[in-house]
Amino acid sequence: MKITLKDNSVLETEGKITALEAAKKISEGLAKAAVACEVDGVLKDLSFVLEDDCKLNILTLKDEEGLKVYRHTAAHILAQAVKNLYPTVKLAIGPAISNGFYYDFDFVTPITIKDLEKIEQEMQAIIKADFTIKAETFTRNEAKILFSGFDEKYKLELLKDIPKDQKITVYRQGDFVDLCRGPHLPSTGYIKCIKLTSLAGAYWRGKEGNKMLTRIYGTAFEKKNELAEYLKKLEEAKLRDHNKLGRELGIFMTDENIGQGLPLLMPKGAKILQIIQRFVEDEEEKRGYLLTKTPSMAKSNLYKMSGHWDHYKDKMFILGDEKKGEDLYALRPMTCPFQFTIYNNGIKSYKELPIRYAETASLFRKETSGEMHGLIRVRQFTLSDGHIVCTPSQVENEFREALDLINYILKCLGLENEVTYRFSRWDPKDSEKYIGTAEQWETTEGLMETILKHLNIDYATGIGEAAFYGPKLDVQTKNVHGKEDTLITIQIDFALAERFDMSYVDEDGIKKRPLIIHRSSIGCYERTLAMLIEKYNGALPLWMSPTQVRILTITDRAAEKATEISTELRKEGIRTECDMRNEKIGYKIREARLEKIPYMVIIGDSEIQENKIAVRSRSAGDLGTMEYKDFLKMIQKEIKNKTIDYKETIKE
RNA sequence: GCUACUGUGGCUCAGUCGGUAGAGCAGCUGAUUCGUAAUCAGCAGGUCGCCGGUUCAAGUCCGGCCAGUAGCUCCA
Repeated sequence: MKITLKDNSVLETEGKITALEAAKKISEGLAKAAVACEVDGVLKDLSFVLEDDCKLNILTLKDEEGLKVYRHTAAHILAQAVKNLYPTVKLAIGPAISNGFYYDFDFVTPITIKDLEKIEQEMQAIIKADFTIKAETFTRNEAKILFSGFDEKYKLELLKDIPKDQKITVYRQGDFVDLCRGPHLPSTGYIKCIKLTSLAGAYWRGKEGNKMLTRIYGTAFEKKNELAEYLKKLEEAKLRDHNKLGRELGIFMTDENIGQGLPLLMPKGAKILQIIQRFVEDEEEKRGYLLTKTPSMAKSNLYKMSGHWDHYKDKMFILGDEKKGEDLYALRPMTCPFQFTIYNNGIKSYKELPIRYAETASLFRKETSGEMHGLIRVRQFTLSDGHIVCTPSQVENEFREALDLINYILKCLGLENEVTYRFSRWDPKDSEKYIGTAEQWETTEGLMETILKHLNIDYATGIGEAAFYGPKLDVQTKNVHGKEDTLITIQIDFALAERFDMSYVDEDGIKKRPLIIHRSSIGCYERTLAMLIEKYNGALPLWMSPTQVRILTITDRAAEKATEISTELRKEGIRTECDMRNEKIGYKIREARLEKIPYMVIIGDSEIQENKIAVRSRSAGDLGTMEYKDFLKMIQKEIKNKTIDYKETIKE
């Protein structure tokens, strides 16, 4: 039998051999480090018996897949520990995730965070006992009998979804048995270092209507110092959290009397948003967008026409008293129907298309209470919204241009490496959530897929992530806790044009239905600001810093010169302030640093005498003294530098 | 909305077994005019998130609500 290894070398053996034995033949060291293997690209246990010629890749903890197997086994140990301590618990599922693992349980009486310690101790005991982990194969019916015996209702439900004739693997360690695809480590003693990190609720199978189970999160590493490092990283990430940092820096605040999901942008935060908004709106104008300004509310009729009343009503703030015979109004959750109404004012010729409308719009969405988070998820937000009405032949180019604008802006913000793309499709199994027919969805998704292919971008696919009126290309980011959110989106809409009876007269004189691209150039400003705070740890690039220069005086004798310089800088459009308090220079510097002010200009007797300024930068520290005009030139260059060549963001 | 946790001066936190609230920073006042991450002194500031209950007595115990955090669901 010929076994082809990772490096393409061939190991020849006589007769059957397990993967672990094969590893031993390669090297004792590899066999010691081995945790699982891939046979012809399929993950297997080390006990897997190789019978024919195959490709074999022995996995260790250095391999991502190997580490996943390790953590998956840790999840089973967690389940065993919980089962030992709480025999009445019912097991759900327990996979490895990016930074660790979790297991979902249905407890008869709920546990608290304090119980985790006890569970962790029990896990240590299981590790110490070093139970052999054995895979057994059953038919579905045999498995059903087994898990009925344990009264594991969730396992039985999982079994129902497995095809009848498929072989089912069951893993056994000590007296603990779990339904599992595997693979697993050879024994529980392989686990060196575990830690339970948190406790949370999670719906069975991720469906809101289902029972909420208790999810225990944990992580496992090979070495203690790796775990310590991981925990330290988590702590550091918390310090970058925009929700903490943004409040500390005076960017935003919330107040219980104002309400949940309604952040107040303080002077600094408002300034940053103004700077970015001006930049975005100017860029949109350059690219042929027409500005609109439409109301924040409308009568229910509009939303009935758009489909929001049927598909989005529970997320809208509704105003008016129906009982008094008043018309109901609703604060808008989206800008689309308003801009469509503008489009419909007058007959449009094909010659006018594409028409690109843009608006910086305040939107209102009644998110449920637990969904709000800092500036990332709020109930009122500002979206750089816009709609491109175009002919079918224009749609590809318009889509491409819309994406180019997005990428240009991300590049200017320095977020271009923080994002991934997601093609968000509908879920045909959940068709009630959407408008339009299956054919329309297939056609539009096909069109979008073709465009994405031509753009040659890498993207993931999200089933059931589409808007109710069409598929989306979402630009996704992760916050400091690793949670993914949509930052920006482009959508192709086949449905609303019909609902609003939008049309254009084509060259043949016939009225035709346009296609609509819903798009944003920077997404929701509040969310983007949150990402910027986290990315830059609060020290935003010079061009968007609310204060760019702070002038610090050493004594009162420097006040006049400080005022003079700040006036000069402000004339040049540099956002400048003075700190002329009677405090020591070290104290003033310390404060400016904590506030992450990009440049400090320090004026004392010697600067007055030499007619120079002493400069200190946030990033490089003391820059020594220089001429005022050189300083101005330096920072003007840095401010201008935000715009980088963006053509490379789409692979040709 | 669901699960778990949290809520004490502007901020960070202490407050034991239920006996009536304390520190540092920030603020104010005064002194100090100082050279690259905290000058010194004094003063002031709190219905302990809100409402109700238990108790002779509640920051502390119990219930409800509000707000915040993590996760689930949802989403820009």
